[in-house]
Amino acid sequence: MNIGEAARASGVSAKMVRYYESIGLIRPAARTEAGYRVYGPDDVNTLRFVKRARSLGFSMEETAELLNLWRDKTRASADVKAFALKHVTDLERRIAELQGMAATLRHLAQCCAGDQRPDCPILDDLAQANQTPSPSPSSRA
Amino acid sequence: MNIGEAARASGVSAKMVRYYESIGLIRPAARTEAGYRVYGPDDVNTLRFVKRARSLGFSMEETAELLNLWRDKTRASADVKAFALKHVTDLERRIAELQGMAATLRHLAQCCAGDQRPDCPILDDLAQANQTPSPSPSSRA
DNA sequence: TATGGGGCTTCCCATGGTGGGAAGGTCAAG
DNA sequence: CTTGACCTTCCCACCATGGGAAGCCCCATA
Repeated sequence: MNIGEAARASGVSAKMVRYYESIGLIRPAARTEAGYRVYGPDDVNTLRFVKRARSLGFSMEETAELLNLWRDKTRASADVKAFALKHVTDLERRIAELQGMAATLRHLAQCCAGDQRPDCPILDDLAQANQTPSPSPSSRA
Repeated sequence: MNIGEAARASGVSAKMVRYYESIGLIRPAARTEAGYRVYGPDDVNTLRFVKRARSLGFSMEETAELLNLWRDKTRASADVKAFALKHVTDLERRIAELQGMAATLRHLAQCCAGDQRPDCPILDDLAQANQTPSPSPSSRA
């Protein structure tokens, strides 16, 4: 199987397949005499694994760790579970962060008349620190 | 005010202040004869504005847009509000994405015994496609 | 057998933001 | 005048991903 076919079969772009190989995430593919990379069904599976892990928000580094766990047939499922739950915690932190932003913005938007007048509490908040009423054009400096 | 002071006063690193200038997000600072950048209180305000916008998840491009709105004393608050709410929608999309990941992982983790045995539905899911039991070392190819 | 088109190879560049650091000029205090 | 802190520019790195160029390879069809 050529890299293109493997890419189509796995949903990972050929570009990324090469990249994953270059950073050592996946093992170097075998080559034809002409230098073409050759893939087998197991390689495609690995790529799919990577793709799925990425789509669940794992970083490259974490994905590598998951690959190690996957390949280590003697791992304890507890290790995998802990790893997954650590990531969930991570995701929750990021979610909370975004939710904080959204809440703030929603609040500000609610305070904004949203009409033709220029006065806007949203901008006022962004400028928070004593944004002078309209004095000088010195911010043009 | 030197760049270092402006950085401390605004909470934006000197490095980023120069970067913001270089990409045209903020206007080039005045210079001393020796070439040192000079900032005034209004510039610090602008930097704070940028910092706040960034902390609310606006991209550089969006932040530039907000700066334009801010500087345009004739803008309609409706425009600002719409802009903010568009961003909220964006944040909500990202939140939903992360929540989907977290939900999937929580579900998988729940299905995982989490003991000393190697069997793990989490890895099984990542490998989903007929991950062969233990047949060939061909993925080593 | 020649040719064309599509696939492969490597290599470089860009993104978005941020930080690190080197090499050299400047300024203020002692 | 020296020293140390600060400034300047410039390059490099990260994390993933995509774009594209230059050149080689393979296959099918004429």
